[in-house]
Amino acid sequence: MSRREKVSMSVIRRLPRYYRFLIHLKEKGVTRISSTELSTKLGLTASQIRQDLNCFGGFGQQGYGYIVSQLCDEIGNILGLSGKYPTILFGAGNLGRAIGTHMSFESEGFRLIGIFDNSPERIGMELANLKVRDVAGLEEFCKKEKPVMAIFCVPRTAAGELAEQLYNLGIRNFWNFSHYDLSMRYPDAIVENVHLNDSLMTLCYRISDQSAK
Amino acid sequence: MSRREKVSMSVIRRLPRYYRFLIHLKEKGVTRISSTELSTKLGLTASQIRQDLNCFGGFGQQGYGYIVSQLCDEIGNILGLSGKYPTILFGAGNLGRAIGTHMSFESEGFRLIGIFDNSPERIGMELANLKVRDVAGLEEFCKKEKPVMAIFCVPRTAAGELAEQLYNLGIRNFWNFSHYDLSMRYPDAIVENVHLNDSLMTLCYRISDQSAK
DNA sequence: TTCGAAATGTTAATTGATTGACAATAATTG
DNA sequence: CAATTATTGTCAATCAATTAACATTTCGAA
Repeated sequence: MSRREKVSMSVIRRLPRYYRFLIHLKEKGVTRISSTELSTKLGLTASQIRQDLNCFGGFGQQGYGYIVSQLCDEIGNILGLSGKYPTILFGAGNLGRAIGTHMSFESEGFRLIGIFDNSPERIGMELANLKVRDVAGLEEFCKKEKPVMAIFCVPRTAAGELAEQLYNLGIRNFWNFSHYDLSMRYPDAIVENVHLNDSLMTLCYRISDQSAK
Repeated sequence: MSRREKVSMSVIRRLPRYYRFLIHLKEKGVTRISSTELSTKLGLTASQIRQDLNCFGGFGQQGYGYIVSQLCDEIGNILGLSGKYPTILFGAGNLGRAIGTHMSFESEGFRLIGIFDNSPERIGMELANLKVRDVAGLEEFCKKEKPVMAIFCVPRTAAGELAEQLYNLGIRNFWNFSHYDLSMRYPDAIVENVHLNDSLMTLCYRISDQSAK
């Protein structure tokens, strides 16, 4: 593995899609696939797929194609899905509950070990096989359990203070659903933003733009 | 307005960010801002911001900058946020409930007019000031209320059939949280995907990659 | 009212991403 | 076992996006 120098974000963002599709193929019992076939199924060019995969190594066989199960495993490895990063979730409101219960963290490289909130009526609540904890006990918890990733499902107003506290406790990885701008404040942090509002506005633009024609 | 020929997705995806930040400035009482100042606050280059804005028109004044409230309104208009597209949501599970209650559709160009599910224990449930309806009544509802956008918070297995039904009922705009690939099947549809699993895997890659160094 | 500073809009240069082309190679067929 | 076909890996060419440069305009101060 690892001819990788610096793989571009564009490539990385396509990997999960390849992975998902390969899992799907494996389940269907397909054992072999070519870049051309992949390209038609995924709506990409064969060239792009080969180029993408070759950022990480030559997984195919010339004249033959790719072996589904092998390629699938390779991509899973590249994505690091077997590492179980201990993770804590903040905010047990609607969004936090959805994320906590809806996501299969275990199969995507993470392990949810704690959920925190500061509202009395949520603390103690059962969620994703965990009891929602009081943020007051955060420091103690972190020193003991050593989480490395934090999920932000809190309002923007709460995010700033929380981010600082977590940063000071050594956490550098964030899955951020709030509109608080973590990457500006902590340049050495790894931040993946999910801005649902932005996504919706983008859609709104495209609909408006389409109907303007 | 509208020197726009074909604005690239890269630009469009930055617009909501500009918009949010301008709202924020407006609330703070800032009346005027330069591209340079915007660029440092948002972590972009001033050049890019000017280039982006000039896809839509010259909103600034040379030697002076941009008037916050005016620019904010302009971008809101470009995004089409004042249009209230009637929207229906599918799936009243954890994710559907979160999206239904958490999002402020009204300020982002949409109006949620119906929520559908097919599970008896969810039908009738109150959610976002609406009663969850049985999917069985979908056709009738659509003929009467004429929704133009559908939100997919259903499992992949349910998405295919539903998509076909909605497409036949004339719906062409989708906010898709499922892993069903709408854009492959319906090339004339406008689809905005939110793939939370992919987002999480991407983050996993970056964490693994970082710690490999 | 004139001058200098500041900042835009726009064109050019650069960098990055995608696509195309093809030689090299492996599997398969006759 | 040789010939044919399929398909990769990779290099080159194209296309797209970002950054840099600068002429032009406006504001504000002297």
